[in-house]
Amino acid sequence: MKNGPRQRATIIDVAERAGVSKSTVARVLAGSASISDEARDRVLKAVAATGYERNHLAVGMRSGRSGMLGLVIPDITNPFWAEVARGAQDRAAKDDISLLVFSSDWDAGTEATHLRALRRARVDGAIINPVADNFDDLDRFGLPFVFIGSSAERFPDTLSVGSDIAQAVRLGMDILVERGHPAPALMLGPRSRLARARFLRAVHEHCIARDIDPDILLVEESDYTVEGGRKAMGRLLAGPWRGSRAVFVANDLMALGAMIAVREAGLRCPEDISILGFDGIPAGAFSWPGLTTIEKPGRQIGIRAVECLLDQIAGRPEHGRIFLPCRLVERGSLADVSASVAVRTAAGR
Amino acid sequence: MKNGPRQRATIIDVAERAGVSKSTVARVLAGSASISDEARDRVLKAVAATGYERNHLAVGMRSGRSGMLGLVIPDITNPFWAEVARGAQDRAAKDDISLLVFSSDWDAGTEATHLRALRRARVDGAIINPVADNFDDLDRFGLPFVFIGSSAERFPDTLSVGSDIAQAVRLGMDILVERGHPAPALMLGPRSRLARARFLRAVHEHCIARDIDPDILLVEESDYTVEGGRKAMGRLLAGPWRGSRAVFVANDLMALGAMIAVREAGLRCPEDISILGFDGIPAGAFSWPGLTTIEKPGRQIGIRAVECLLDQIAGRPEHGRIFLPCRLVERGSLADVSASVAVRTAAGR
DNA sequence: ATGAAAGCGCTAACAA
DNA sequence: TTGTTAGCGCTTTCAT
Repeated sequence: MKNGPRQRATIIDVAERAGVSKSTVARVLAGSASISDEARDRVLKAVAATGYERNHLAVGMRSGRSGMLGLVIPDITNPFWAEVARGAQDRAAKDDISLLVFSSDWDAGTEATHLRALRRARVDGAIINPVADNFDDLDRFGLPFVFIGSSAERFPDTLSVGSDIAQAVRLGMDILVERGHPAPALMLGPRSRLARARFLRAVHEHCIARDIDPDILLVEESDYTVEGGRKAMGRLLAGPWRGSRAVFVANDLMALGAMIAVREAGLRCPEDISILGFDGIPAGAFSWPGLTTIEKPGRQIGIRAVECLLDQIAGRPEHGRIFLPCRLVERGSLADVSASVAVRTAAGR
Repeated sequence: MKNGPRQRATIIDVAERAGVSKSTVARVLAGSASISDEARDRVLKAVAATGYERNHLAVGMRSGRSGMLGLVIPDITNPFWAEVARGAQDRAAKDDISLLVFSSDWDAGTEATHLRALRRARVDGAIINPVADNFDDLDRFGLPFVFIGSSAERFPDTLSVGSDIAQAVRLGMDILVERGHPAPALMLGPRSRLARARFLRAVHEHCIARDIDPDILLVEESDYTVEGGRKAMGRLLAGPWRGSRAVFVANDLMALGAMIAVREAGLRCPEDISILGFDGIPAGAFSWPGLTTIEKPGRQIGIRAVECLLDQIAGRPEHGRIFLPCRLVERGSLADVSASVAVRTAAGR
C-alpha cells in the first residue's frame, strides 16, 4: 500500500538541465518556430530526462484556458445520457480536452450547484441539458455553452444539439402505416414535458398529411417509467380500442412496461398488440420480443455538442440549433397486418 | 445566440469594494476565525455585489490541491460502470470535488493517455479500473490512487475497492442448491480474465464444502457478450447434460444471450432451463422472464472508492483492499425443482 | 534566437 | 485583527 505522489518537474528544472531559459523551454513546448535546432534538441532531451509534464493549472491560469469542458446531464446512469457522455468524451479527448461530468437528477437546484462548480473550475465551456424552466442564470452564467436534449427546446435562441423528433415521429408513423397500423394508439409522457408537445405535434402533422383525423387516435398518458408504461397499457387494454392494435410509445422504458402489461393480460406481442418504442435503449434488445424502436443518436449528440462548443469558444461561426436524425431499429415488436387489417379490425374487441 | 463569457471578479475587486486587503478577503473565504465581524460583513457584501467566485485554478496552483479527482473506467456506457461513476460523482460532490471521467475501452494505450491527462490536469488523485497487465507506471504514476473492479486483483499490494466475488458465488450456489440445482452448469468468461479464476475458485470451494465433486460441473466458456452467451448456450444445449437443467452464468449479458438461445431452441426459461446471472444490469429486469441475478454494488463501489482516495490524500489511515458484498435479485429465471429434482433428472435428455 | 521580467488569482508566511 | 509580500508554474511582451 505505497501508492503516493512525488515531486514533479517544472519548466525550471527542464530549463536548468537544458542550460537554457524558461522562455526557451516554453517556446519549444508551444512549438514556436524561432528556435535553434540545437536548443530544441536539448530541451526535448531534458523533458524526457526529467519526465516533465506541463501543469495545466498553471497554463490555464496564465492563458485563461483550462483545457476542460463541463457536461451536465440528468443522470449518467441513464443509458441515453451515458451514450451522450461517451460521445462527448471521445470527441473532447481528440483535442486533448478533459470533461467534468455531473448528474443533475432533473433537479434545478442540483443543476445550479453543478454549474457553479464548473465556473469555479474555470472550464472553457459547458454542455448542458437544462432542467431549470427559466434558465435566468443564462446570461449570468458567464461561460460559453451549448444545450443538448429535448428540454433545450425551451430556449430557441440558444445554441443546441438534439435529436430530430419530428423526423423520428414521421419515421415511426410511416413504418406503422406500412405495417397496416394507420391509426395507432399513442402513449405519451407527462403533460409538463416539452418533448410531449413536440411529439404530438409531429403526429398531427403526419395525420393531416395523410388525411387522417388526428382525434381518432387513442391517447394515453404516463410518466416515462416502466411501471408507468405497464399501468398505462393496462388502461388502454381495458378501454375501447379503435383501429388496429398498435401503440406508438414515446419512450422505450414505457414501451417495455407496456409489453409486460400485454403479457399480463394474456395477450401476445406482436400477434395481438404491436408496440413501437422511442429512444433506443440497450434493454430493448433483450426483451421478448425485441423492441422495435426509434433510436436517438446519443453518441452523435455528444460529439456534435463538443464540436459546436469548441467552435463557439474559438469564435468560429456558430451553428444555431442542430437536430440530428433518428434511426429505426427493427426488432420483433411490430406485426405486419397490412394484408389483413380489415379482418383484424372486425375481429377486434 | 448570444451565450458568451464575461469578465469575472477577482479577490482584488472584492477587497477594493470592501475596503480591506486581499488577505482579509481570503481569510473570510476560508472561514478563518481571526476576523472582525465588521470586516467579514463587508467582505460578504462585496462578494455578493461583485458576484465573485473563487478561481479554482488559482487556488489549486497555490495550494497544490486542484479539487478534482480522476475516474478511469472501461466504458461509461456500460451500466455497471455508469453506476460506479454515479456513486463516485455523488460522493465527490458532497466534498465539493469535481470528477474528470474517462473511458479506457479496456485498452492499455488509451488508459495511459488518460492517466497522463489526469496528471497534467493536476487532479488530487485517481480512481482506476486498471487494464494494463503490468501497471509498471504504477510507481511512476505520481498520484494517489485507488483501484476498482475485479482487475484490481492483479495488484494485491494496492488500495482497492471491489465486489466480493467469493461471497457472490456462495450466494448464487446456495440459492441454486435451495432450488434443487446442486450441480449447475457454469458459463464463464475468457480464460485471460482474472475474474474467471476467482469465480471458479469460489465455486470449487463451495463444492468441496458441500461434498460435491467440482469436476462433474459442465463448464462452457464465452466472452461476456450477449452474442457470446447465446452461442455458448447453444453449445451447452447441444451437448450432454448432467444433473438439473440450470446454468450459473458469470455475467448478465451472457445470461441474457443464453435466455435467447433457450427460446431459439424451442425451450422455456425457467421451466426447461434455469438461468442465474451475475452483475445486476438494468436490462435484466426487462427480459422475459426477468433475470434472477447477483447484483454487484456498483454505486457503493464508487462511493467507497472516493472515500478511500480522499482518506489517502489526507494521509488518514489507509484501508487496504475492500470487498463489498453482492446481493441476490430474484426475478423469474430460476425454477424451483427442489421437490421434483429426481423426476426431472430422469426425464432430462 | 534567446533571456529577463512581469503577472495570471490566489494563499501563506511574516510583520505590524 | 489586519496588511504586506513572496511566490505557485507558466506565457508573453520587451529587450538584447
